[in-house]
Amino acid sequence: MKPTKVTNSIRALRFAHGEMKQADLASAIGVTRQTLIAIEQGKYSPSLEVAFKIARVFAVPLEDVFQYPEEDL
Amino acid sequence: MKPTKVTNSIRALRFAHGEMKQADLASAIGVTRQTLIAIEQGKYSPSLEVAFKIARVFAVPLEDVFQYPEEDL
DNA sequence: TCCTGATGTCAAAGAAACCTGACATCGCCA
DNA sequence: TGGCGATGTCAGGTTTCTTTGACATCAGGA
Repeated sequence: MKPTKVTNSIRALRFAHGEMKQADLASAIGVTRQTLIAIEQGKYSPSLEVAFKIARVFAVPLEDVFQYPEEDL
Repeated sequence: MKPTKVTNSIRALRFAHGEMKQADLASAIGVTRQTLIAIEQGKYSPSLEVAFKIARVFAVPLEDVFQYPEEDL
């Protein structure tokens, strides 16, 4: 798979949200634990729907969860 | 394919950006014309990377381009 | 009229995201 | 020591997104 350029702050947000476990977040947004791990580690960038759901769980704007680098394109 | 819950304002943004053509926007963000048409029409929601690229072309926050409904999840 | 540009549609194939299920490591604590 | 919870990994499949290529419609201008 293609190494994604998108970075994220999921891990920090999880801890800031009461030591929320990966499994809890995963089921909260409706994906599997493995999928969440992959996203959190930047293995690939999620779909827009999943991205929105994560932001909503933490009640922050999407750009607070995912960052896209300035350059390229 | 699954009807996406995500809506977008791409068409309006295109016109607000000097009557920008679909083909021009497509090549600007690095996808094909057909892909842009499908996204613009809400046939499916794009990847997070593509979403970010579109927002960057129009120089607006991602949430100004794509909207996710309140309810569900 | 005929041509061209902009938009849209369809099918088939490939790539990326997501799933299931199994297993492995690490830290903690009874 | 032995078990358990949290995290991470891998293989293999399914679904969704994206591409390629061909074609269809419509409006406007030469």
